[in-house]
Amino acid sequence: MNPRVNKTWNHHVVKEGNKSLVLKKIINHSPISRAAVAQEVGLNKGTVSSLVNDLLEDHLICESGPGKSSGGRRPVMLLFNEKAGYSIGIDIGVNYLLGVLTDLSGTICHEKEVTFKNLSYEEIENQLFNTIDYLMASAPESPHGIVGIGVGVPGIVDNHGEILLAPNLKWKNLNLKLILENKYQLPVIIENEANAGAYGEKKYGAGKDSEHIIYVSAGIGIGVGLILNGSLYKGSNGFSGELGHMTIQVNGPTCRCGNKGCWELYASEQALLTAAEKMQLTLPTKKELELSDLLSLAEQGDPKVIALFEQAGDFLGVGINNIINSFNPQQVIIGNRMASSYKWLNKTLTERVSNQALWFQQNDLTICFSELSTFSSALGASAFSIENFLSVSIQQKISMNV
Amino acid sequence: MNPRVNKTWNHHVVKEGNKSLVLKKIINHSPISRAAVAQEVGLNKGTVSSLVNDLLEDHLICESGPGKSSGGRRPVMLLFNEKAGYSIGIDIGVNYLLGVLTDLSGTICHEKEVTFKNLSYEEIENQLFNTIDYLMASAPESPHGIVGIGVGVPGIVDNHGEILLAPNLKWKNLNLKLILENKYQLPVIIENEANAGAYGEKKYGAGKDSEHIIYVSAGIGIGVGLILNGSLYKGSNGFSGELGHMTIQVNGPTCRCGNKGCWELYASEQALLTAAEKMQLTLPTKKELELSDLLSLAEQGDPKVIALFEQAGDFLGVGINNIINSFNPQQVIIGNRMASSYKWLNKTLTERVSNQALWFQQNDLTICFSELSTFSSALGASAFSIENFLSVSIQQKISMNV
DNA sequence: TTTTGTTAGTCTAGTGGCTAAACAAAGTTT
DNA sequence: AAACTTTGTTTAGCCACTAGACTAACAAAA
Repeated sequence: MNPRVNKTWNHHVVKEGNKSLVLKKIINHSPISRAAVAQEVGLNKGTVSSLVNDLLEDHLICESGPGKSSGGRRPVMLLFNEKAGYSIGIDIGVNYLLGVLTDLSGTICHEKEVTFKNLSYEEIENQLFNTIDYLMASAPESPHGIVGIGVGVPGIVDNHGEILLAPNLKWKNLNLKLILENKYQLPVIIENEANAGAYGEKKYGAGKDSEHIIYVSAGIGIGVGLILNGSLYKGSNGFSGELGHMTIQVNGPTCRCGNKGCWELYASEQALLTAAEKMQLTLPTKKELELSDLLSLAEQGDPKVIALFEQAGDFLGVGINNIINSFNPQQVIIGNRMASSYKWLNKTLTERVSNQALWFQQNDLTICFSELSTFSSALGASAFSIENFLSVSIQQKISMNV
Repeated sequence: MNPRVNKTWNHHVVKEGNKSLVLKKIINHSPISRAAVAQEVGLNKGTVSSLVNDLLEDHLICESGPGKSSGGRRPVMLLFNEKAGYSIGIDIGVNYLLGVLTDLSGTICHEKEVTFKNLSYEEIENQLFNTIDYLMASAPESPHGIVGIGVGVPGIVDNHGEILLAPNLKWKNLNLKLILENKYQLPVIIENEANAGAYGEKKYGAGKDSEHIIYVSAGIGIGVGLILNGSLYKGSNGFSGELGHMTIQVNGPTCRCGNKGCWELYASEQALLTAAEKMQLTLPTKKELELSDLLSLAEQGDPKVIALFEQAGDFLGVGINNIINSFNPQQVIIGNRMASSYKWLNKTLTERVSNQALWFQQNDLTICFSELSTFSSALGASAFSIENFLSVSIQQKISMNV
């Protein structure tokens, strides 16, 4: 429970907090009996009974018949009703759009992906609407229906959900939140793609058990999502984690951001491709080189390409080391497109970190690659919506009383 | 957990939280009447009256006679009783030890500084005891007496207050917290010097109005203290902010930590001195060059020395830019010894940041130098103790019921 | 089968802290 | 002096929690 700074403490807050504790317990330890919840959360049996009844009325949980007796009356097991509603998560990439419909546990029920290249905003918006329409139509009947829409975008999103800049999409000052809220009359959350990915991994992926996670989204560029003390850290205006433009070489080459020696010039997908082009690597079949081409060349044992990957892994390690020194995280998770090359990146990356990171930082530290692969951001976006729905839902009756 | 503690937990947490809100209001808006507190905090008049009576009984606040009437009965003004107790803050440096005795508002009542060089642990411990003894003896009579001791040390402190490593003092695995607690029977808080400095500036210095502050402690080395969402962020084990060893030049010169191109090789006091030595700057009077010598040379207009400072300022800017990209802070405060040279560092530093930092990061961002100068860490250490005392004090009656 | 013991979940009385509103106190304004 | 304002206290009532009695449902022993 975290005290909200400007809110006073009263009975409503206590009930709300306890209800939330009970629900979380049920979500994470399902199936579980009322008695077990009471004992583990530390609330009185009666209190738990009453809160559980509220949750049952809200259809957020359900009873699943009797459990095993341990020498007495058989308990009634409680389950999180993950089908009480559905959430939509969208990951807008530079040349793809991935949408998922998940239940309240983040299980994917339907997905839809479209790929494109150099589309105008209107065209992408159209694809976005189509995807959302499709996913909404595919949602099963449920007490709460679609509870919200979360969107991850490759750009700068401020604290109010406005997209200030998405350079690779050529978007500027776009209030997508307002557009979607007006069209669908649902709660909409817009987030930076790296933040969404971080949240996805924290909720459903490699970061489930950690409270301090740094998610490195290495794609065309590099963005970073920060989970500190168990929740997303967004900074003063929402612009934290722009670590792709961290200087790792003071007088290095010039970046598109105008500075020199930025991390993403060394360790991103774009960096790999540029390096490959410089090597005059050409392909017989295609015109433009892609990451997948490099991957298959590496699979075939091309030493030059393997060396490219190893170089990139090393540079990834340099930046990650800086991250470790900054944040002292429990876990660093590397995601987005570069994560698919973990086989070739991992060795040099790990070497760089274990040689370079200060010894005390290496205790209790895990460095790993995304567990959700291409779904991190879409799932994270969906998770934002779910989280928002659950907390609002718990406060519902209370705010109605006031 | 003990069921009794849980009983108190939910019911008393409301009172405790509200009492804390009321106390904070009085501290920050003193003098203030009960009625004004009730209105501004949002609590009922009666509730405030009762909480205020508790606080009066605890001597944490006092009444200061009637205030001005605004057309009705004159209010009784309430004041924070900053003399209800005193706190000791210690800043252990590489070659100095600074101790302060402050009241509960962080006002310095007494201070004592000793300087030394190459002392053994036992000798420093002796100085520490002497300083604490002196400060304790100098404290005026008060209801709560000395409420605790806070210590800032130039090294790595884990979450339990154990000093894992203080390289410049040659300390290792030292449980100073235990030693001081046993000797003085008072609550003791040990923190990294940069964390203490950050807290000091947040509470009493340049950072009073910000919630997201990065304090760069630039001395012999560089350490960073992070205030995120208004409170100190320590990372998973307490080792956050080791940014002196952030790589800003991948194949740069080797650092004492074993890596290459660390920030503190370019922007610390040591970096300045090393660069000056390389220039074969020698002094007639002294053997060893010190920062103060460089400062007076710069004052005299020595262009080479000024250029040195400007170079260091530029490199400070490089690292600060990385910090801005990571954290999106409201405020970056540069403290410790290098802050004394702000006159010579400021221009190139500011230029570097304004040219290099992404435009959206520069909104609502202030970069400034320490307001508390050499007292940041000692005051911050003292503030840790005060904060601890006040929160424990508010919970006091509750724990006595158990 | 009956009895005894154990565990699950509900119900009831009591408690603590909050709110609203009445009230007393001490002003100002007309 | 009367009317109005504002402060701070008091009282009654409410709400969510706790403790513990109670009912229900089961296992194991007699």
